[in-house]
Amino acid sequence: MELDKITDSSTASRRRYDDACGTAHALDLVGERWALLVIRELMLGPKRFSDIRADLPGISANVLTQRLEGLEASGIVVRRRLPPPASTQVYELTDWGYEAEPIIQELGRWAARSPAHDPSLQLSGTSLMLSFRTMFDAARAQAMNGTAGFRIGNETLVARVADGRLEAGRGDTAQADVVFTGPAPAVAAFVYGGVPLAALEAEAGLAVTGDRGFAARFAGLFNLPAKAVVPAADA
Amino acid sequence: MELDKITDSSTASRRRYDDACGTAHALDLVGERWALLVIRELMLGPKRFSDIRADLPGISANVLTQRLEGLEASGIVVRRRLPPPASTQVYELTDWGYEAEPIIQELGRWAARSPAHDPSLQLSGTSLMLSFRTMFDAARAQAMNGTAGFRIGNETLVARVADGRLEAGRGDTAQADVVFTGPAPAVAAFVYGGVPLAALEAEAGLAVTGDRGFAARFAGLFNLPAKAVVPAADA
DNA sequence: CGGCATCCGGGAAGATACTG
DNA sequence: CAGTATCTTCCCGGATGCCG
Repeated sequence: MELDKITDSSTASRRRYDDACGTAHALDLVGERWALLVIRELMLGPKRFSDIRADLPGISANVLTQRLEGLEASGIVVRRRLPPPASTQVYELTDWGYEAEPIIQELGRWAARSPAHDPSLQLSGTSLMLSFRTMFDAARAQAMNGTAGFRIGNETLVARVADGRLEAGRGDTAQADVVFTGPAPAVAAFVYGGVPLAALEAEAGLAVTGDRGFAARFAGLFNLPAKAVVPAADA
Repeated sequence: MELDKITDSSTASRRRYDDACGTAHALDLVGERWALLVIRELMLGPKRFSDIRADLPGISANVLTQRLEGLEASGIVVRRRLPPPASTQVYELTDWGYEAEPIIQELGRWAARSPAHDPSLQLSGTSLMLSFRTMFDAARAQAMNGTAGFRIGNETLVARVADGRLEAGRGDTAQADVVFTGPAPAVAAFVYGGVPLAALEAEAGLAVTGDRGFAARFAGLFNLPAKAVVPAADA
């Protein structure tokens, strides 16, 4: 039928918040399901379609396509073709897209206090690095220098501490003082959960090489906020 | 049929991100449509069902019911019955719920740079106060004291500047140095858009009483971030 | 195989009407 | 005023298939 024309020409897209508030507009841009997690996965640099998908367990290909199209149309993501040798396509955040990191950090910081948070689920290498950036306590890192390396799935990542600051992102683990190889949740259990390395090596498939003393001091730089106390739900 | 049992007992709720990342868990909590805007409307204090609904243009009653139920189950919102005289029911954020304000602020700060942002749409009084909190520039307020009052719809709000700090929330406009009466977007056009008061009084239904010099200095305390420069979408 | 387009089933959101 | 009931519409998720 030609009824579709009617909805087209009517006041506006019905699935949008017609609200001048910046928060509402942000939700117009990144409020759809998966959108912010796609941005999260691009936060450390460009990625291919399949790599994004591999790190977002549960997203289907068509939804990822739709999200990337939408984010590109909004000016948050650009699609680039790599130079001839590796002629594949990658997606990358625009400068403005990278500026969304504080949103991701505040969401994570707040949700870490949720009584329902389960830290044992799947975790991507990117998420781990971003959690380090979020939970880093600069005051504890004053007199500390060194680099931790991570081999998680196919990617290699580094977190470098120097001058009381932290740089966490992709990088070569060759120069690292300590290198963790294994699943990201195991690393998180060590850093945030205080689980001993020995236990994780025995049961969680984690391998650690290098300076284990530095590993312990590195873990001491981060801590999760306390759980929120919440009134009992009396249904 | 009894097929529903199968989906019930399967791995988990299908509509959730099974991801240990705090950001993903936050989206499990407040990622559904309207959820964050409901929280925003409660950010200045308890509200009744109908008042929330009135300030969220477009939300339907059943969706608001579902969101409030979900937020209550998550420990973000509590339902309270007011003391006998006014025996109505209100919804209020828990302490942890109030801690979500930085999320709302970062979303707003980021989206204000969006090329597609349209500040002429509907705006609630609550949104206006929260935008003041977000965009306040403490450095410019050093030697300034005073209170601006706002009468927007049914509610009265105040923004008080003192000691280089801003307090914006509900309050009595009786002591204010200047009082704005009219639609919130008109106030926003004055504060953020630099539109002259005379024009807004003539055309936007705004009424201003009191110290107009203070009004001008008050407006100077806030400014929107510059628009992001974004690559042209070459479809 | 990577990057989509297409079709389908289930479920969430939107609009309206109705009830205590 | 504070929701509930119902119906429609649209989005999400999964499977399949095309195309370079």
